[in-house]
Amino acid sequence: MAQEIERRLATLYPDAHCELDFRSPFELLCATILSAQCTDKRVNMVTPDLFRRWPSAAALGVAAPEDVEAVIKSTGFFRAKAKSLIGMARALVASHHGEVPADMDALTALPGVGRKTANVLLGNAFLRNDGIVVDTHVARLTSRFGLTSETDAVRIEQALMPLFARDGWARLSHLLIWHGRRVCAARKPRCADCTLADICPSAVT
DNA sequence: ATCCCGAGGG
DNA sequence: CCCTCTGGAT
Repeated sequence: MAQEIERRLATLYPDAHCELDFRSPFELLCATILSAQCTDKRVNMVTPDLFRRWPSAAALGVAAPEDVEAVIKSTGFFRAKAKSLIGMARALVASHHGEVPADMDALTALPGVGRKTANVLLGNAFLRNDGIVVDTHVARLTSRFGLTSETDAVRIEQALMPLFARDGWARLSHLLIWHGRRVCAARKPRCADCTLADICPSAVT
């Protein structure tokens, strides 16, 4: 079942990819922190300004919080995100010579960085295959399919990993996210247009 | 009104 | 387990 889902979505979205703009692991880390409860398009509208003013962890770590808040304001949660960005940058300088570590434990140890953000970094900036990105879209889609019954994102990921091929979890994540956004929407799921409707227990037509 | 590619804190 | 943080889109 799971592999059939992946096969069909891979056909439907042959060019699924990370929609955050970034030129380095540091930029993707910042952009991913900003992406919480916010669309990627809006994140991409503020990151050029953010990275022009503070192009490195060393620069961002000594930024004035109010200045960072002003730049990222439209992404929502701007106070908490500015605090996370600056704290994260300081931790990079203090513990990793200002570089972003390509390591799950080191990433999640950074303030403001959880498992979801770490998986995005590892899969998209470092081309590693540590886990599946579980966001609200993935949780909703897999729940509707009956693949997962958990609510905790980490447990959903653990339930999903054995169901899919071990390689290409980053690509799988994007397939699930794209379909979750475009078709298996939270509010108005477009089951009539869904390539998975015939094998989905929650499909409504 | 409800949701958006979350994480930290109580 | 709950709550909070926040603006924008639909």
